[in-house]
Amino acid sequence: MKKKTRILLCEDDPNLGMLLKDYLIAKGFETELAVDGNEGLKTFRRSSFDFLILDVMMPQKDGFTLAAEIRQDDKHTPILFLTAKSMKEDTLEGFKAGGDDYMTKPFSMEELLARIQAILRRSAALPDADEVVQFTIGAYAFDYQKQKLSSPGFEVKLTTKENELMYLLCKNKNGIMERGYALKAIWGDDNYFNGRSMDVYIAKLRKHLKNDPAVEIINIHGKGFKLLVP
Amino acid sequence: MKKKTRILLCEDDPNLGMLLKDYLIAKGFETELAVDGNEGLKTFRRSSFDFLILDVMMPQKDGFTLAAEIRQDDKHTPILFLTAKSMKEDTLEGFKAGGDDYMTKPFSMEELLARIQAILRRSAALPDADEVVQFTIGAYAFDYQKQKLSSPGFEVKLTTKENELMYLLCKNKNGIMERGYALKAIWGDDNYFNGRSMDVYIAKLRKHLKNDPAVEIINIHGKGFKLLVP
DNA sequence: GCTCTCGGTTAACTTGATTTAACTGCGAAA
DNA sequence: TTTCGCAGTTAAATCAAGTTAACCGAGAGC
Repeated sequence: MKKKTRILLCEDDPNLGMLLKDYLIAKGFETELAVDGNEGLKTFRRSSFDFLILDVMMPQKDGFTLAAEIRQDDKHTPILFLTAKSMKEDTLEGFKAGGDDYMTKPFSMEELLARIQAILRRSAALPDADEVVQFTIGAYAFDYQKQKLSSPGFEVKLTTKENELMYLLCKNKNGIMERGYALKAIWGDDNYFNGRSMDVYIAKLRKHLKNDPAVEIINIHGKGFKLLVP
Repeated sequence: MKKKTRILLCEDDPNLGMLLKDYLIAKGFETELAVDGNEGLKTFRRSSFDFLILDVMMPQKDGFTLAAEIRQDDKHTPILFLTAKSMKEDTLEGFKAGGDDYMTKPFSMEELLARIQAILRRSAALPDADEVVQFTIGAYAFDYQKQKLSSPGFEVKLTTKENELMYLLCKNKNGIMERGYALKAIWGDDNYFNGRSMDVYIAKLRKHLKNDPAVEIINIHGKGFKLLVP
């Protein structure tokens, strides 16, 4: 049985807090509710979470301050801020850094759920930019963090999209990397144009990989791609 | 113990003024209240502050004029304007440059607090000029306080902008330093020209860093830059 | 005051990454 | 074997980043 995703919800309004908590639990998340920033920090340190939802306006300690403190220990757990709509767009922009996102009140619970799932999907499918991940693919070495693909006497710098696509292929090497999954993970949305775009990148990777004839990316019609490696 | 953040509040309505002052003090800020623009300027010159809150509509001297005068001596202390909601959006836009922001009355004190925190956090992205901060980057040593970058048999003095940019890159080494974040932290505003300016500085840093081929600044299209270090 | 230098910005232009679009061909199912 | 949707290719369009040089203003030194 799969482990449930743990969410820390930090919201001072008890009505909204309980409402959201119950909703998230009903949707299959393990959810803990903290009523202010200080309690939030304690709860965060006491346990471990996969996702944080922080209200920006809270007594004692606001959401931004809390986030900054949390980020000292933990660089990666995605944070979603809940803000009043009165806040200016660009004041908030700064807080979208590093996988964080924000949502202006009021919002529907469905919106919230959709946002959580989108963020989780992306952060689960692709490693963080500073994570060291390496693969050996036939005569090639692939370094995700450095965005480089090399074989004896050869090296290319991969673009972001090439890099992410290469990663997904490697993760599923000799197995199927599904089209829809990759499109959602990399482009965020599975549609005609993104599909065409992905094909363009598959072509680029094939070109990069043509040094070693034993390595190839084959298509599984209607399913996705398979990176064949010896 | 950490020094308290000092706020200068300039507001002619005595009721609102005292209310805000008490609230800010309760939230742990050292706060001084000035009742008009002239007094505000005097107070500003007499002491030193980390944050300014200026009412736009004041007798004697309005907030914008005051801000302009203050900006002659001081380029960086963030300013938050309090404005009547009747004011045109686009009149205000002009005053958002350089880390400044505005808030339309009426607002809740929680909102005000959240906004202050948000702005302070952004302006806190860079250490103080006298703080000792050092990084080792491959064969290089970078000293933020001395504004120097050195490698065996080599040393350059960095300009302020180079120095700040280098700091942000180092702080996120092997991870993404986001464009928008850096632009707001260093230039105070994310716009086309500042973006171009930043690119110029990235180029300068790349030149400085070309001694050690293992160190490089790569671009993450649409996101920012990554300082790759072994 | 005048001029020089320096840090920084602006502007125009080049290069690169990504998307869009149109067109081609293959493969699976009827 | 025809048909249709998926995949592959290519080129153009778009937008982001990189380069270079001119420009500008402030402070240093005359």
